[in-house]
Amino acid sequence: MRYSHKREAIQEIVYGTNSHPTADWIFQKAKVKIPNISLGTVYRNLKQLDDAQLINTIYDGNIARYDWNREPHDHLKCKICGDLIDVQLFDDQIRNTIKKQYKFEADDVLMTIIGTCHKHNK
Amino acid sequence: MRYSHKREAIQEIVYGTNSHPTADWIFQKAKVKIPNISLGTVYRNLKQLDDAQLINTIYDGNIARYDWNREPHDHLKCKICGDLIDVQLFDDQIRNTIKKQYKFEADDVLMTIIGTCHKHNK
DNA sequence: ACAATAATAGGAATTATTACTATTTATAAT
DNA sequence: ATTATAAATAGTAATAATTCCTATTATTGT
Repeated sequence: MRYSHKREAIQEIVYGTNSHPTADWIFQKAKVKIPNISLGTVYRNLKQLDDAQLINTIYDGNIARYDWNREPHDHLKCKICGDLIDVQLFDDQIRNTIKKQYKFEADDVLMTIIGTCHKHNK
Repeated sequence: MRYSHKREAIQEIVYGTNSHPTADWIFQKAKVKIPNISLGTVYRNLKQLDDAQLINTIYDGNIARYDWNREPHDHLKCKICGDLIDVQLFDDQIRNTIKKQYKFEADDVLMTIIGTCHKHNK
């Protein structure tokens, strides 16, 4: 993967937030620094960064979000404000137990808890 | 929700398969019985059935799939053939513990294990 | 049977994403 | 430093999944 100024900028944007941004959010941020960047470039580079294991892609309903956090972790999704919150629900040992429980070569455990976050307490 | 012949047919199709079908798959099946049904009708009714808790919507990457199984359960997703397999990874007690672990009013736990199913053994 | 209104077909619109192509850019070899 | 190469890009078209819109049709309470 050859160096590219734009890919570096895209990576910095993803690494600079905990908000699990969408491609379009990243595109808007990138345009501030690089006005002529195109959305296709954002998508292409996000895919390359994911392939290179430099970021993670998570699917939130039917929209892709991107996460700098490559440690195994889970998400709390607030059904009111849509926020995704990182949590570590299981330690690695429990994750491995899950992986061995079925006749299935497991690579990854994806878990999302749907509910209401503390910002919306009565 | 007023009775409709088409909604009933759509519900029967979802209830008649374990394949977690997509809206388009359901549309193709429905057309055999009701040639003039439209895709919009399929989407609208799937949404109504979901709202009425008669079916579940699950997101597989960025495509919606529909499931008659409303019991809490998890999915194994094969990265080779794309199959989704129902499994019960945790009993309700453990699910409830998970829900209470964070300052978060949890409604539902969604878990998908990504990997390779038994059909692809060397 | 009739009125009220939910449901529908058919197509247009929207949203997220990928594909295409001529041009630009990084970089390795000269 | 110059040049050749192939990767990266902008801009736009295309695609896929889904939602929206409107005139018509069907269900149901009276």
